[in-house]
Amino acid sequence: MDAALRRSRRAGLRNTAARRAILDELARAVGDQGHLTATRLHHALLARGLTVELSTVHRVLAQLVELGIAHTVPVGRTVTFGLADDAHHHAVCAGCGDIRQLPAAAVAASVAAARAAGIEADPSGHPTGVVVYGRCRRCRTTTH
Amino acid sequence: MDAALRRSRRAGLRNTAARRAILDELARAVGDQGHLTATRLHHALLARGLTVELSTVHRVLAQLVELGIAHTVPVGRTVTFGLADDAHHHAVCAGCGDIRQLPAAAVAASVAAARAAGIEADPSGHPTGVVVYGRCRRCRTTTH
DNA sequence: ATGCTGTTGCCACTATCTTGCAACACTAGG
DNA sequence: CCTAGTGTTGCAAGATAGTGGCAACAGCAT
Repeated sequence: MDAALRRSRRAGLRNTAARRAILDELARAVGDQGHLTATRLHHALLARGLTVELSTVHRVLAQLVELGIAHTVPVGRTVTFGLADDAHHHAVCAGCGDIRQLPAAAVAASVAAARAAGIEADPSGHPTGVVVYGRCRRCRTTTH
Repeated sequence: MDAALRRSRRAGLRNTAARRAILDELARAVGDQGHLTATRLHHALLARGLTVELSTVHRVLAQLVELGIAHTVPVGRTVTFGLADDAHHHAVCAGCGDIRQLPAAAVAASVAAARAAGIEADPSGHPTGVVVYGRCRRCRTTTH
């Protein structure tokens, strides 16, 4: 997380309280599910007594994604954010939104196929990656 | 498309003008890009002189997805819909939203990895599938 | 200490999707 | 062909998420 701050500094971003708070929150989320929506992250900050505007959260997250420090995973009709610590990809339960990680090696063939189709999924840092949408066991058994 | 109608009928859905119009519009889109947002589909209907409420479009699309007749691909912060005619998957340009198709075989390893992680990506019909997010050539060259 | 410039808060606003409800229209059955 | 039953729709209000302008503020290099 500190590395992320240095990296953003190098890119010309300033070390502000808001940015620190957001990076810290993303780092905490790793323990949980690994990903947060902007709104949820905002709530988490407020719950910790940190006053940051929601619009600021959006702006900072956009910057972090742009730099490749954070990455996004679309879930339903929102977007979740996570630290782009590794070259991992994601499997998402379309029912509950749960996100699991997939090793890069496992998705190599998909990335290659996308490249063949003209979509480059690895220009380091941009909002890219492989997402497998499916259902976790619980969501497969309960409710239809 | 007619098959889709029969299939929806079998599921207990009625053959209404709105449903026909929406299925037809989805079928037309295949020629273009293959996918539409709910709003765009709505506009297209209006342009053709068909009066269908936007809320109806959403409701019908949700039913079609539920039945596996249509499938969804999250793009940015919206969702696009397409006919689930084949077992194909998708590559999306995060820049312009362009969608290309990927053969099922190419993503098999990703699906297997997701399954190993507890996410089943193939319970026939549900909003599932593999999406590779990346950048098309044009979006890679113009503006960073 | 100071100035330049990135950053934030505030707030109004847009876009997208959802929901309740009453009227309507498919379908099957008679 | 008519009718009852239930799925569907239009309408309108509202919820949710994200955006953009602008003035005040705050890093950071000098």
